[in-house]
Amino acid sequence: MLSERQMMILRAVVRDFTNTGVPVGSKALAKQLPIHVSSATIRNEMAALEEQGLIKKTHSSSGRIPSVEGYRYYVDHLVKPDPLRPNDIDVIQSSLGGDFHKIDEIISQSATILSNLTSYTAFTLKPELKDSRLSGFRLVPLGKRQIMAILVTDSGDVENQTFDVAGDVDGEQLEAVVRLINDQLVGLTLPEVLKKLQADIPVQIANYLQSPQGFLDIFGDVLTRAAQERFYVGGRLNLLNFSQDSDVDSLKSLYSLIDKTDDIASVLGQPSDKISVRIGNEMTNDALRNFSLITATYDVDQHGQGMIAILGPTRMPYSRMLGIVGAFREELAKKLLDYYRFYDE
Amino acid sequence: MLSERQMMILRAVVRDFTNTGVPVGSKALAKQLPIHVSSATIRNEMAALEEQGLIKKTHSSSGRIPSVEGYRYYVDHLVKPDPLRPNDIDVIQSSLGGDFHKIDEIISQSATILSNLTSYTAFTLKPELKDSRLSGFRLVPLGKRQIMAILVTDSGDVENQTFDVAGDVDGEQLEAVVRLINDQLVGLTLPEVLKKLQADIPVQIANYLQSPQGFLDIFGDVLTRAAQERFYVGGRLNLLNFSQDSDVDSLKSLYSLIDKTDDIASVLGQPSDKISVRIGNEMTNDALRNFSLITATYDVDQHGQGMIAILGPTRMPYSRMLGIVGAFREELAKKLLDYYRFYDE
DNA sequence: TTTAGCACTCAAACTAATCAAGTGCTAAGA
DNA sequence: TCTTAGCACTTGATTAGTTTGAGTGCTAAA
Repeated sequence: MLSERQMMILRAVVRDFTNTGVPVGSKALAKQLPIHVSSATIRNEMAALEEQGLIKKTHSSSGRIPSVEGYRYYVDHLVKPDPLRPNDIDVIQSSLGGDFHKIDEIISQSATILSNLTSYTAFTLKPELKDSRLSGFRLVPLGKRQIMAILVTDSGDVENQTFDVAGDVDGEQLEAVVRLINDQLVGLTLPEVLKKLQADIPVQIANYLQSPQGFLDIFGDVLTRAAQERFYVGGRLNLLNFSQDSDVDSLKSLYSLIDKTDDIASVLGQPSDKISVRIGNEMTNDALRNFSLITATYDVDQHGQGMIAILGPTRMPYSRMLGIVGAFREELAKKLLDYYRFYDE
Repeated sequence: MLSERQMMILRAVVRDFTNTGVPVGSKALAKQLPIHVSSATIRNEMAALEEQGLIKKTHSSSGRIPSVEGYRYYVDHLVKPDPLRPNDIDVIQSSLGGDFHKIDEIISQSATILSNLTSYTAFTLKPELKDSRLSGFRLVPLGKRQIMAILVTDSGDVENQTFDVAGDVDGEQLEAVVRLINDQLVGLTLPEVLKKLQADIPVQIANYLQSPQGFLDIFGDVLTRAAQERFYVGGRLNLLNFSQDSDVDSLKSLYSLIDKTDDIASVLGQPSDKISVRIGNEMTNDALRNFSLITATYDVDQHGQGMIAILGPTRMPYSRMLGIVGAFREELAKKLLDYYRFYDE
């Protein structure tokens, strides 16, 4: 249990340290705090806070920095999101204001905006229905030996892949295969499709194609890509900013983490309606030891739920970041509603 | 004009320095060289080499390192490409041995292989006919309001883009537009298409579509993407290895360079049949001051000419790198010939 | 032309000294 | 009981001074 004064001090320590990056001492606090107490008093309080594991020293006679638990307490009980700066509002308005022809452009642009506003790395995920279903499949002959496979889901995702085939393309065979897929698989959820693809479909396809394996590979490939959540990343290079001392190896593992869709998904975790902050080693991944992750969902009514996230150093100004994330999620939802309204009605 | 002995010394200096990274002194050379002379003699020769600007000191009493001119002389007159190590051959065989369904997979895989072999950053460009022509265009309706535009060139490049349209999709209008494009534009080179697109096409399209601008934007977009050379990059992260001292800013500008297709293209420069080495500030781009670039073309007979490249620190073991690039360009050409043979005949 | 010898230079590694910021603790005061 | 002035102490950072070792240029003799 913390006293009012202890909370005040903890808040000041976190704010000071996130702003300056320098351990904060009792004297500086005494000068800065709204109440009038001596540095000795503050020292006593700080000793108490340290006792509880909320702050710690970097060496025996240094000032204090927040521990992970201290940040946690701060984020849970003390922080108040900053309102957006006028400048931030301008940036959002002007970057999101234009016309877009695709959902993905809006989402990808959002990642860039978020990374610009924060100067950290940002992730965005477009709104997804919980289980999207296969709504269409096409095979489009392109040239002598080239075919494009296109797969569409009812949430509007499109995946496609071009491949070369040996031997002549037989239009009727293609037709038959497409009809088969559309008859048997459209309307199922993607995992269901995948299951069927391993069971009865190959047998049936064998009626139309001499060598169905190649085709099944392609189809499976496009299918798994469609089933995967697709994150956009903005401000990759910003990770370099806090790499100062940290070695090249950890940077490398960080980047490979970021570039693997599966890994990001597991790090970002399950969506929750609140804005969530995960701090340092609260994330199991070792490469993220010195980072914090702020995630938030956004709702686009019946069009599903999406996600935005910011990855920055543990030592980030949480109040400002929470303000940005909170405001942006709403701006984005609004923009998307407009978009859907325009194209759906 | 260099004497035999001076060449021998220059070669040894470059080899030593590229291997160890430490300035090389007269004593070490005296021990290492095949001829038997004292370190004092070597010192005299080195003074002569320095006189000619081929080597230089890092400070007044240090050993010597090659200057850009020294590397240049070495690469032009002294280096002999190393033969591949058995291990390298294995890597190439196993990574390039499998079956591929697309040219692009082979090319992109090649960038990865090259970066693995060298532990530098590698670029690959697929074989291109000098001026490829538009060979087909499709508009595929996907859902209620979604359309995919597909563009095919006679060199087998495929570009596509999905976009949303307001209002109902009218099948007949689409048909008409596609027919128009195919009638008027197929067979032209891409720059010609682009020119026509700005001149008479819009007028004609206005007959079929109420608001042609949206469509023209999309088509132009896909077109320019198809016209662009598309590089694959392997081993991006390897750039971090030589960043030790170099600051974050220059790293950032390096990465933004690498991620812009246009910029890479301009850096890689015009293809030449020989293997070309550009060293440090021989490239105008300032971010590349401490790097060298090895580029080579490969020919796939009537299927055109492609390019591979390696970007690493100026201080790279040129003999080994030249060996790898030389061998790999041939392996790749062979593999592609096989591929075309399989799908074309 | 080569080479032994020598004085000289400079970065790097190590040592010692000083500084500044901060702490804990004690004892006196409110 | 809480607050605070005072003081001894700790520690990382900075600075200056030393030492070491690799290397150089130059001279003079072979």
